[in-house]
Amino acid sequence: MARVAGVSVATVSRALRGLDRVSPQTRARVLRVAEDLHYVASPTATSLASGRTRVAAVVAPFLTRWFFATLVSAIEKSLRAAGHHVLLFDLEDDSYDHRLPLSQNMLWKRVDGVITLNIPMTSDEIELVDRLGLPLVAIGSPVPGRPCVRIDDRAAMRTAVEHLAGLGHTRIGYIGAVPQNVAHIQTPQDRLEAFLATVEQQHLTCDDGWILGSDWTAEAAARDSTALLSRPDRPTAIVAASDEMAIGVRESARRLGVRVPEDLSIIGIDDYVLSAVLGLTTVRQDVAGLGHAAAGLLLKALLEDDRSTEEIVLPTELVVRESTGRVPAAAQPQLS
Amino acid sequence: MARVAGVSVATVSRALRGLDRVSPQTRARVLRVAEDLHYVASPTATSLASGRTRVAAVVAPFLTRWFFATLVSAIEKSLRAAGHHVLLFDLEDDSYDHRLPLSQNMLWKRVDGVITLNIPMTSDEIELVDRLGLPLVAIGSPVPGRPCVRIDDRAAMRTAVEHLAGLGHTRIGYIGAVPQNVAHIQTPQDRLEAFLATVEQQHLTCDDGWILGSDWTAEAAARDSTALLSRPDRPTAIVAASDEMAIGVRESARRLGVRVPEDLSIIGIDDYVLSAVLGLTTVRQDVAGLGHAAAGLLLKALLEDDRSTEEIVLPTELVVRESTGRVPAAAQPQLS
DNA sequence: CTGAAAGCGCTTACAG
DNA sequence: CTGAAAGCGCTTACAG
Repeated sequence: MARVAGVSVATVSRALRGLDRVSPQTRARVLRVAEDLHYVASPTATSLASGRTRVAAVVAPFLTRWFFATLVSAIEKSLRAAGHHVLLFDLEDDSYDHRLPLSQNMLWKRVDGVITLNIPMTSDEIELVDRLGLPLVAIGSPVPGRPCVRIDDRAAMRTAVEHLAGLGHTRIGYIGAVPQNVAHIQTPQDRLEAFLATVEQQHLTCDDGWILGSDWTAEAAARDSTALLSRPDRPTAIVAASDEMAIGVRESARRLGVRVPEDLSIIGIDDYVLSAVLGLTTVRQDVAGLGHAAAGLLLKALLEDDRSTEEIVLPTELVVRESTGRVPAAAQPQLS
Repeated sequence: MARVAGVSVATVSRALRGLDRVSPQTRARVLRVAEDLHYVASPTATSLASGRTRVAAVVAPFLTRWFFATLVSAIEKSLRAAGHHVLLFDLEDDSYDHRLPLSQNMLWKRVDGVITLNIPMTSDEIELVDRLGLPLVAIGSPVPGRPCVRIDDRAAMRTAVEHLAGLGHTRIGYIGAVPQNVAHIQTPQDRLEAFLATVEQQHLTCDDGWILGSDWTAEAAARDSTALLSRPDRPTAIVAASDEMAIGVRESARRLGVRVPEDLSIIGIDDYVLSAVLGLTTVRQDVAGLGHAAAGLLLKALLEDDRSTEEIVLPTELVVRESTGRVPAAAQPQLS
């Protein structure tokens, strides 16, 4: 390449990367030759010489769920627009309550930075990333001393419960209590705590038996909610900690002949891809926005060496559709 | 590292990679020192010296849809189990009818091979991959001269139509006709052609107006099917080319008061993640299986230099749930 | 503005 | 079985 252009490899390197100290004519010639030869600098040699790979690790607890796929898609686009690439890690393991650990082999000299998607890091993993000197941005579950992008899970849940209270509901059930397999994740904890706090603050009723565990899939939610919905003294509204579970509950109601929203109101959180078409009331979060924000933070650390501990909290928004309505007359509190 | 272990770098390299010609004692010492020092060979230096990166590019037309996320997840796990990593490319572009092209910058000296997920390659892209000498495995949309993993889309569609015919349906509509934005993809073509062929062969009726286009989302399918379902002379069954569209049609029916399956049968293809809980009859494909098979094929090319043009066709399976039933009595053909 | 040279951290013949 | 040396293809001071 240098030989064809009649210059040194150093000049080729400078010309192609747009550095100073190259004459316009020389640069033009180098660029033309590069074009003719389909020349692209070897990223592996560049990485070895420069110490930077222009690759970021994106680490997900699993990928097949909409929330994570949407994050990854947004991150990939943001990073690639800035000339970076995504090395993807799906840490899902065979058993539900265990994920693969982040290892040095995944990161060392392979990536310049890391974005974690709702991954509660172990102390070993934090120490590893520290030792490797890698910038890291967390989405969702925060990592101490690192920038984080998230929504306010408590506020989102409060919005959901208050929406139901505003419709006159006083007897409210909950699905999505912290299950085994996500006991280490922050979101389920926060949402349940905020639910209970809001119920108490608004003087609503939620019996112990109305709080259901679930593995956060629609399928499990349908199964796990059947017993509760069959009871004559069931609540008049259900809050699902995610839209996928809300869809499961709605389906369970349909099978039992419980009309939504006439007999039962259901609200979720997320604004899942199918929520609009299914008419599900929800508290929307901008999942792609979380991804773009996280990518932006990582790029700032990478390109500007900005090691701030910034926290970005994206807003959520109540979206009222057809799965919630006024409390059934028969269930209204008696005026005394 | 070599200094601490008291051997040459060549010996370290051989010991760590498990090559011959290293004495057991030396190997043990090297391994112990490596452990102590958290030593992991720099993949960038290894790649430069060896010419192999142990990274595969996974190229998707978009990522947020369940089908693609499931494929990526399966591929990532298979490849990582074999010591390889995944560089992910989401080719979705701003406009629906256009995707980003595969470029030399994405592949050259960056990956050892490529897996395409339902990507119809342009001749430029095929030439690029040829020029770079990269093995490639296609999922879905085949690439000439390359191994491919797919289902038999025509057979799957035939199964769906025959299921309806077996229930007595003779008036059958279709949603998922090849839309602008996927005109270059094989699957929609194959499914529609097989639908029409089976309808003719089984002497069924499908008016021109019963074949609906759609962008293959539930939302669009709900919207696009409303007019047809409102007509008094509507078909008694709808075949959706994907489960996501089937869900949209089912929702559209619900809003119109058309009962499923009493008034209208609906069948999809895929066995989407929500299909079971929603009780949707479908023709299942093993999406994760496609991903694992493709990863296996690529690894064979990478590790054993096996450049066969093998084609793997995975079976599909009718899964009867609650969205299909016998043709309504009023719509049964008159016995004459 | 340009080039010669060292160096990034490995692998791979080649000697021994 | 082990080591010295060249080479992978760049970037980066250092001279000029």
